[in-house]
Amino acid sequence: MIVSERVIQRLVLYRKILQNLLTDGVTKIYSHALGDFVDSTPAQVRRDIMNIGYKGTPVHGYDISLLISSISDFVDPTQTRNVCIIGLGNLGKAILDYCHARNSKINIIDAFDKDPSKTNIEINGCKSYHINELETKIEDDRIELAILSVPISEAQAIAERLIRAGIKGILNYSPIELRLPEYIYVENRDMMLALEKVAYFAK
Amino acid sequence: MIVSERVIQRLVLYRKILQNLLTDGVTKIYSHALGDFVDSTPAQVRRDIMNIGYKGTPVHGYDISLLISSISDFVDPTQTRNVCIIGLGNLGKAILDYCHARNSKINIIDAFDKDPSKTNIEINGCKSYHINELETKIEDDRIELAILSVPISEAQAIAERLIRAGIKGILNYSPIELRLPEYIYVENRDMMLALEKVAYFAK
DNA sequence: ATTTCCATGTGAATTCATTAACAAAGTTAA
DNA sequence: TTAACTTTGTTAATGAATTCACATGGAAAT
Ligand SMILES: NC(=O)c1ccc[n+]([C@@H]2O[C@H](COP(=O)([O-])OP(=O)(O)OC[C@H]3O[C@@H](n4cnc5c(N)ncnc54)[C@H](O)[C@@H]3O)[C@@H](O)[C@H]2O)c1
Ligand SMILES: NC(=O)c1ccc[n+]([C@@H]2O[C@H](COP(=O)([O-])OP(=O)(O)OC[C@H]3O[C@@H](n4cnc5c(N)ncnc54)[C@H](O)[C@@H]3O)[C@@H](O)[C@H]2O)c1
Repeated sequence: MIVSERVIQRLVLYRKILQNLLTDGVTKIYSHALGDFVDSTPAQVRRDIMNIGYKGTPVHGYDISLLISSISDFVDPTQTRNVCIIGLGNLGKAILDYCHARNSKINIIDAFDKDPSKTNIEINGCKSYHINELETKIEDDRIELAILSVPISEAQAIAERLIRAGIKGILNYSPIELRLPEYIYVENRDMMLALEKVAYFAK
Repeated sequence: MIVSERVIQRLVLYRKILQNLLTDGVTKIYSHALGDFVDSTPAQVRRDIMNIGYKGTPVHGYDISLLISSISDFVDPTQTRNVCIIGLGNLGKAILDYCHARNSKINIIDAFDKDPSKTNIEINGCKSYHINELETKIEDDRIELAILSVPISEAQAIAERLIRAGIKGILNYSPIELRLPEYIYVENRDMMLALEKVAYFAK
């Protein structure tokens, strides 16, 4: 089954909510309750879940831990994927703090910075190296994805190095549109754009 | 003219790109060139621009600075909107560093933290206060929007205080689904979900 | 037992978003 | 001047996403 970007986004969101519910001891959920969490409809939830092949039971709804497994089977890579982060400023550190062990298939294992005071340290199981070592570490550690949180002025050049080193996808926090071959998957995150959207829609 | 969330997101993205082009000295652009920047089509760009009423000229395309003005007239609030940020950890600091003066209509003017070592300082024109002062400052400074970057455990309670204090929209970075009245506009940003999406689509 | 609930799965209908297509009009070149 | 380009604005056509609506079947209640 092939699904759209939208559906994937919702599925990973459902999973996060379901994981939280499970740790709170909730074991079953109905489509309308899950819909409420994400301001969506029961029909939307049921259709999304239909995509991944999992089936709930009428009256009892969905078994949360089975549903989490089904979503994971569907959205997670079969082998683990290694990730690196470039730029250990405030943003990079916040990301590293946050990301340890949220998803066992996606591991941020290496960090890079040009500032020697930020290299050769370990944060949450992620080791930091000088940016000079970028290419060799990416190859040695079989890194496929990168998070970019360097200053704008550096972003394009670093992104090109990443691609040449074999990176397949980039989560980009530098507020610049990277010019890269279109077979590279790039997801841009710009806080200011998000805030502008909130400002437009709030009230 | 009433437009969808999608269109607003693209418009603010166009504006950001156009602003960058303008500072690089570019003054005109065609729909296909703008489309290339965002991996979209000329038809999509033209339709989006149609929504806001601006008209380009055949052969010459769009005048960048006029187009920026038109987008701004359309998406920006008429009066400036004041924003506060709660939680001055790594993430909060990164956001403040980044956000100064990107949009003159949206000003992050107050920050709050419970840690006294982070209060009564000024970062980029934004003053920080103890969280105890939240309600009074929001009222005095006419703050309407909030950015939430506190630990998960605190997020729901703080969000409720924000609503009671009159906040209309929240940009939420705590990885929790806030339970708030539906007339409050909430935009959630979760890095891990974004990374999961990249992992799914990259190659 | 039988009836009454409810919630699911899914095909059909609908709504919404994107793309195609083309007339209109400015520009350039001959 | 006229013809050939080029790019816009916009309507119509297509395509995608969401919602509706209902048959199905398990559980609880009578
Ligand atoms: N998208 C968003 O929502 C968002 C939010 C905040 C910040 N940002 C952006 O993220 C980037 C980082 O923000 P920050 O607050 O962490 O900045 P920062 O200045 O604190 O950190 C940048 C880090 O990158 C390192 N660096 C610089 N050049 C480098 C290079 N060539 N190779 C390797 N490392 C290099 C620096 O040593 C520093 O540690 C900035 O571009 C900022 O604008 C984006
Ligand atoms: N969504 C994302 O992409 C993303 C990325 C990184 C971090 N995060 C999340 O953002 C939050 C903050 O991350 P961080 O790295 O800055 O953490 P941090 O621990 O460095 O900072 C949290 C700050 O909040 C303050 N705080 C705690 N309780 C408070 C309260 N009741 N009132 C006011 N201030 C209070 C603390 O003093 C601290 O300064 C965390 O929940 C983290 O999980 C989200």
